[in-house]
Amino acid sequence: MKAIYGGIYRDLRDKVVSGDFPFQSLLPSEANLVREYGCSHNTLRKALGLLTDQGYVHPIQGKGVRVIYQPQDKALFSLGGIETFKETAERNHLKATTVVETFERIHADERVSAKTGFAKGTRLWHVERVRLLDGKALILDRNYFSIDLVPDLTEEDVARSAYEYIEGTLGMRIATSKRTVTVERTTKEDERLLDADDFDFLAVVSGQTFNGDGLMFEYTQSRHRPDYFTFHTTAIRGR
Amino acid sequence: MKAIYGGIYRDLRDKVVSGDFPFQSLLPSEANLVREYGCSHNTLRKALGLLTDQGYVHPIQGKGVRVIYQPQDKALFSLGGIETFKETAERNHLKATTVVETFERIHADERVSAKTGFAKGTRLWHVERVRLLDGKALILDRNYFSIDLVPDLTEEDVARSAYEYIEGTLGMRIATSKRTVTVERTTKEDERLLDADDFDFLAVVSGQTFNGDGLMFEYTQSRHRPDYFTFHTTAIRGR
DNA sequence: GCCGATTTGTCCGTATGTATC
DNA sequence: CGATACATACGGACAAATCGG
Repeated sequence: MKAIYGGIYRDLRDKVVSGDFPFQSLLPSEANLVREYGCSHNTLRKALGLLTDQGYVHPIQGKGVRVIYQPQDKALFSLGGIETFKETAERNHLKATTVVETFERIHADERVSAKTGFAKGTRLWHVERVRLLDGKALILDRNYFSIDLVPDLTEEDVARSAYEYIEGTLGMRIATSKRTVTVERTTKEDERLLDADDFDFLAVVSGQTFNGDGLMFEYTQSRHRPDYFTFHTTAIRGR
Repeated sequence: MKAIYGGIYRDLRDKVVSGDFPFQSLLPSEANLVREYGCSHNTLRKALGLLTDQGYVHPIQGKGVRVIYQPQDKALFSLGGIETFKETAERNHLKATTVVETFERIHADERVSAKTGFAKGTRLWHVERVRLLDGKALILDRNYFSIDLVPDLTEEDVARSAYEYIEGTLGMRIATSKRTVTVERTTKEDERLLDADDFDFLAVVSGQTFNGDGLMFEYTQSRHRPDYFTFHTTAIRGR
């Protein structure tokens, strides 16, 4: 991103994270920041809007912009944004392996359509993968990819990283995603595929992913052993 | 909110939700919408930005703004935004009751400080409440409120709705919140206070809430029986 | 493959409203 | 009440991506 507001956003964010602007303190005023960065009012406000959305600061009319970021916000195993399995593993210095259990073409029937949101009859790749961290089978990933949008997916691609293929080779940008977190009882198949130990419940993250054209290209369900699971998010009331 | 962009946002949102603008279709162009609403380019863009952030639409440069909302997105028991227990119960037509188990003043010691993010020594209200839906004890809420920011909290207030007191009587606006979702084993106390049945795991939502001045005034931990729990969120990559 | 029309994205300058102190 | 700070809105300009001829 070479946009001006993006640069200002990153600069301010770094100063917040580094403690340059401490927790609960006020940022310099918009007017001062405009002078400092030599940009327009609107551009600076766009950067501040990003900082607000990401949970770093909170603006108070007539008063200032308060820092609400704390160092402990750095999560060990965050899933709030859109992060791939590989990215997560690398960030936590864990050795990640993937085993492909299922890789097949299907057509969305009534049941699949209702679950995934794909129209009935859509041609889909159905993929099931077990994710191992340091040798332990902790996550079961079920995916449905639109064949129209992700035509030449191979078993090798999904074994490495489906997103790497989609974003890299295919050049498709991944954009918005919607996710739902629930807690579900371990099924027979979970027990068969995962090192469930005595965990009889799993954290389940499911949802849809949209590409740069706003078209839904993936439904995903990710079943996690509870002891390795955390989900982060920040919300803003109103807006 | 009497702002122009807010009205446009709500109007467009309603048309999306009602299916007036169907899933995966393109919105009228910005130029057309500007004409229709008789507002400026920037104002309309602000409304579109809100729709994007809330997961209703996705803009594609040079092409249009695509609708990515589906009716099934209406969640039964959503917790993605900042919603109070009462609001949630009412939306689902459930009879909600609250039992106050603990209501006391404490000072944040090392342990509490590390857990909540309040500075050590901060004076806090410590509140524990059991939430019943249709007579079943399903949720255990633990809260720490800053006494400095919420001075005259009473046991009656928390029995009804702490937020109603804070927002209503105190006139304090609730703004940003950060939440973390984990899955934890049921403790002895959980079993004592909740109708846990044979659920030996709970969905746990914890986090901090900031008021309109950007000051942290609450740490909350909410322990839910899995069968009554869903957490929603939408994320945008980059930005 | 290029060009022009369309559409969204970024940026600027300015003016006015509203809340805080 | 005035000064300060954020919030909203307008209008204009150009950049970048998409699409069709």
